[in-house]
Amino acid sequence: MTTEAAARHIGRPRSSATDATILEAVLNLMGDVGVAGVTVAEVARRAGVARATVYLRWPSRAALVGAAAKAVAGGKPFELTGDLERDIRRGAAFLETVFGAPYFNAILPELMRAVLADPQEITFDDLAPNREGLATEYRELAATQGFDGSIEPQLPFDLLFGSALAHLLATGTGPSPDYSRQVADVVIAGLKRRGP
Amino acid sequence: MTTEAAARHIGRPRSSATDATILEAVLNLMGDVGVAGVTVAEVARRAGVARATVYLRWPSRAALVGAAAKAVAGGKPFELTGDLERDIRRGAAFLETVFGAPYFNAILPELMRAVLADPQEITFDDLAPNREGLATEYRELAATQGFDGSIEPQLPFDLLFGSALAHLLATGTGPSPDYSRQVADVVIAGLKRRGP
Amino acid sequence: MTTEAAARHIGRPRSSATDATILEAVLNLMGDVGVAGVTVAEVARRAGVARATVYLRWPSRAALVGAAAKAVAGGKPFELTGDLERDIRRGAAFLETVFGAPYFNAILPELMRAVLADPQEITFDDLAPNREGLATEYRELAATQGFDGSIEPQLPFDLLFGSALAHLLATGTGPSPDYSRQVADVVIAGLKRRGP
Amino acid sequence: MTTEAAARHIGRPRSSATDATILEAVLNLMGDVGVAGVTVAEVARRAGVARATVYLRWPSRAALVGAAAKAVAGGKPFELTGDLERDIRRGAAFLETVFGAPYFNAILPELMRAVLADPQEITFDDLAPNREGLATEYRELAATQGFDGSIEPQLPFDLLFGSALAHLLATGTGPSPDYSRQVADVVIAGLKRRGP
DNA sequence: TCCTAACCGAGACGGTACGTCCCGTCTTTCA
DNA sequence: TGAAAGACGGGACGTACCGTCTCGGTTAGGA
Repeated sequence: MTTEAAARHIGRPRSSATDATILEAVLNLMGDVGVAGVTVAEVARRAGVARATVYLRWPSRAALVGAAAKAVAGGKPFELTGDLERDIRRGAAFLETVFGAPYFNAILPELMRAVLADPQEITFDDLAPNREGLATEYRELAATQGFDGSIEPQLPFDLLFGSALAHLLATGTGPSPDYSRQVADVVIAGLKRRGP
Repeated sequence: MTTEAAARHIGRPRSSATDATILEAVLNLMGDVGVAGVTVAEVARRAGVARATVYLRWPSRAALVGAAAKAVAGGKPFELTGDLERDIRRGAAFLETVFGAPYFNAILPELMRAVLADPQEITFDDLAPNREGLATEYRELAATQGFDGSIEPQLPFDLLFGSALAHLLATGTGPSPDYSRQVADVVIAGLKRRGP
Repeated sequence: MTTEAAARHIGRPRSSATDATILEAVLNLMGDVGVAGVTVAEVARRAGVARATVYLRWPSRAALVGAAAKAVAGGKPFELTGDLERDIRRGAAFLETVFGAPYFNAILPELMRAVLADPQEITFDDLAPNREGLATEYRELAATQGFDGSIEPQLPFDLLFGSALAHLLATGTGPSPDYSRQVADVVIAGLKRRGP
Repeated sequence: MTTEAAARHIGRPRSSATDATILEAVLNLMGDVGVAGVTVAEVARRAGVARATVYLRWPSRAALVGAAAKAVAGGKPFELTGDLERDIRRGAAFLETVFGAPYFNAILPELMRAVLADPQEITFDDLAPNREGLATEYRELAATQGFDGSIEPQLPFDLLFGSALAHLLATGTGPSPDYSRQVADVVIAGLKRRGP
């Protein structure tokens, strides 16, 4: 949990490196044996660290796994340009990348669990900040760019994200470029206000 | 677990009622304490059954939880009528029901884990048999009913299912009727062949 | 277990051969895996019999094992001739045979347990009827055959039996002929009235 | 179990008090419910210790029970003085004490099992170190102290030990002082070299 | 010869203990 | 002081047996 903003100093680089080493070990292990197979002892072993050292940084196995999942999935929104059609296409392409990442389908159930947990451990916006970003853009720009303004503004993102997820569940792999393009086509066509 | 085509048994036959009692206990427990809180001992206690009896039917806690999840989520496809537009609308409404079911968001991560597990414990088609049903229908009827036949035939279902899932993740509850209707509208509009 | 005075039965009588088959299986198994390793299921398997069949004859595992132990160890006293010296030598030789029997050291701890159990399951006299036989003889004949009549009459047997037992415990095998002879010599010499 | 020569440990050292507490709990329990009634869970409960802590020290229930039995029965040889007749009398008196100890007849079958087990869990010399001690003494001193040097040197101890054991088995209690004295008398008389 | 109680194989079932594994905390030694 | 090592309390897991119980089917008398 050492903030990366501590990097400024030459004083104590070791501690923050350990964080990363541990999280990486978690991800490796998750890929090898699944979330359920991740044990603190094995994580420590792979990171070359004592079990106690892990507990100095995260209070529990769940927090550790959550942090690893968040590290791999969060914080990388695609850029919004102000052109809705373009942004929807970029979004589809971006999700294609995310869903195709290594570890991703090992981590996904853990992310779901954390998002749906009671109390919630991660918000969906932590994972997919652009849901709100795209919604805001849609709310503001739909009318002026020929889109149907009466539509729930989060819906475009949900269609993109959800179809990628459904594809992953059904086939075991993320969406193909072709599939992503078709999704974007259908979503855009479906949202465009029909002719005069 | 007890096959209804109960082939000539020797020995005392399994009580088929017990299967259901146990699964029900799992679901109750899942609702009370979450998937992680489910223990075989407590399941057995609630079902009024010995722990060993549970293990006669399912080889591990994971299999038991998976079976319970499957029992609550699977096997209930919506009926396909042959009218694509109608079936898409029915699908959206059906998913609204499924995603709004009690236990559902406690069970969902478990289902995802089982589907994405290696080896796969449940197939997505076990859970959502209509993905293929609707795909087949779309493949055969799209052209004659004014839909774009060049589209990946599973895509309509993925858009419906995925948006509901995204909505659940983002808001914590299943899609509202209004949201479902809008999804169906957009998907249908997006798939219809444009032009003169 | 089947009383041969088979009280007026109606229905199919128990096969008395089965009793023996089962006990033999117990002894075999005891030899192979020790008393602790004897399970009713394995006994039944080796006897080619259903587990329930075993329980029709003996009420518990303990009773079964006890019966097997008793069957192998009991009921074979050596003959008393009325000549004390001769009988002591015969006793030593007899014990040499008993302690050298196959199974014997697998069964011995079980016999001890049964004898020392509270409540007692077998009496020592069941196992070694000659302890009292020889004591009676000693009590009656010691004086007239030159033995010390003030000695506890069970002591001769205890010395014979006990030394054989100690030898078994220390070396893992029953007493050798030579050892037995020496024991008899020492006991006889020790008991003989000294002096003119 | 904790070696007193505690080689430079890293990590938290085992509490040596815990060893004793656990063994004491085993002995108490053995006295209350017999060897068969000893469960690791109940031992741990009585010792105020986690079940896993017991398994850190002994690999199985059998080993634990064996260790407790050994602790109560072994390691307390009587002192040898170099005077054979005196040592035989002391030995008889010592065995009288040992066989009269509380728990002893609950523990005895367990000891026999451990000694006769394959592989052997305890050697007889662990329990009765003076068998060899007295044998050595006899071998060296018999001739000079008027004893028969052609006798198997372990035989004196076997006669003492064995008769006490036989007495316990037959009567349920250890040898009385009178019985012990008679045993010593007979053994000594039996071993003495007869006159010219 | 047929009836019928008992036998017998097979295996489900309620229990209980085992030995293993892991968690999160703690106590020690070493650098 | 922090990290390594590992003991410890706690608790769930999956396995193995026990002794009981139901099944289906067989078998040896007595009527």
